Amino acid sequence: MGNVRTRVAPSPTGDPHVGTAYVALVNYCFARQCGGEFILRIEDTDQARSTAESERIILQTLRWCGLDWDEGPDVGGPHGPYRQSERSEIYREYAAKLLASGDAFKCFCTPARLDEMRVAQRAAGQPSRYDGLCRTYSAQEVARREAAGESYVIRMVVPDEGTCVVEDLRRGPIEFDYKSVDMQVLVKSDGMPTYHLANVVDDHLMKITHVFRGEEWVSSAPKHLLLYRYFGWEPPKLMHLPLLRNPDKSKLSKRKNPTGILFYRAMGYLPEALVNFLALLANAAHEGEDELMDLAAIVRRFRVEHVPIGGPVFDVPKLDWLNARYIRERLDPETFVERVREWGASPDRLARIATLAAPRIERLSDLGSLLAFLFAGRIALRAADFAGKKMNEEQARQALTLALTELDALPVWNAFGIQSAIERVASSLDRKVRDVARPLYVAITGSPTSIPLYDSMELLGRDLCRERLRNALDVLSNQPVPA
RNA sequence: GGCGCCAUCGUCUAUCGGUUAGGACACUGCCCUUUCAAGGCGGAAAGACGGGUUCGAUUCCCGUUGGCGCUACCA
Repeated sequence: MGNVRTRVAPSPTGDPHVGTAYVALVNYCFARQCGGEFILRIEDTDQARSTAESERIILQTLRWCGLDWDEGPDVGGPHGPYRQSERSEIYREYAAKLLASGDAFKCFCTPARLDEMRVAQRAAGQPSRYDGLCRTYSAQEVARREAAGESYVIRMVVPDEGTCVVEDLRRGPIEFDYKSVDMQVLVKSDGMPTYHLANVVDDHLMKITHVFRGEEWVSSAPKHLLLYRYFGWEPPKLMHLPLLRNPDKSKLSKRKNPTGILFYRAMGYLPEALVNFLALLANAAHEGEDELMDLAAIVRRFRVEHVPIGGPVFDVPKLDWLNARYIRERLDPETFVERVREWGASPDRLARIATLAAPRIERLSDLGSLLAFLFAGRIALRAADFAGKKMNEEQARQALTLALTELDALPVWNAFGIQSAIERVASSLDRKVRDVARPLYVAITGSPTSIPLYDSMELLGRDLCRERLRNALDVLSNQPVPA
């Protein structure tokens, strides 16, 4: 085997997910154990959803986890650029090759036609798959449509017959009938490649030897293998990792649970504990082995063949236990203080809090009760506190629901944006801001009176605010319904 | 609907045909202790169902059921 190279390729379309850290960890462990390289690549081909802010946070949180990469958009490397949006020329070139070899074709079909086709296929009990209409066009016909300015995408050719065998390092061979594999779009009408083209081209050019990725990619593996074949390249070894689950076994999702790495950081989990916990979900401890282990140990004992294939529940109580062990067994008082400072008492944060709190206290001893909410995770709430002179509990519930949506849509989390979001909530409810503020104060700070709301929310961070808002809605909707 | 993946205590898992089915979290009893934690010692708790194969199946095969993923010009 040559030099082992693995990668993690997050899409900067939102807050970094613990699943991303899980996948990154596995790739990291394998590369480090083999003395190979671990690469970070940003998959930002979705121009509408990708943001620089998201990319920045992803890099920051993966570093916080202690997972450092040898090549990436920030550190460079011999196979860059490591941001797909900067590699358009490369993809264009390879798409042209496929077009020339007849392994891809231009497709002019409208979304309406495609939709109709899929509806019919489903009704007929057939797999959803492009019917190949545009493949039948002559070169002249294609040229005519192009000249007429019709927009098109480039699709890959998929055989109509035969089967594809995907060799998964852990699951063994997985068979797919080509009839059930769609002729995927490779290049969108905006000229950007889709994941399928970009990931194959990049993995090859970046000399990736092993790909550990989420299970959601299993069914598109045949397309990727086909592309490697069309290009005449040797595909990397593949292994699909299980998807982390909610307690109810559904895929871990933001709607049901906090999934952001930032949330766990804001809650005061230590990165070592989080990573250790994720490592246990990849390689469980043997009997008699201590489950508390540092990254070096995690790397040393990592075994591909021990990674489970069933989706494990992200069991927060166990994370709590591990985190508690790190706090009491691994932090001396000095380090403990340092961690507390990093978590919520940085000089900057304290200075900002001082500005907000000083005008509102009479004695320094008022600080404890005034600011406790800034140093807490979830807070205890009572439904009755949400109602004010202008709004009852039901109206408060509506306001909070709306606020949750508006706040989630904010691209950047700061007091200014939060203010505008809440003003939108007020106006869409035809209320004054001060009326909708009350339930928000209660949900966020635990009290109808506190230090300024928008700053408080910025200080608390998006994840904790979302959690408190959700918690508030829970409290409000679990009210006993009068008979 | 189609295609694919998966299936052991509540949760994470061990077992690679023969075990009293083991460990960890959570739960719980007792001990320790100025409280609470922590810690120590115990306890309860599992092979989805139905067929095969086999002297013998949690383990191998098939089916059912269930969960999950994909089914986009998102990744």
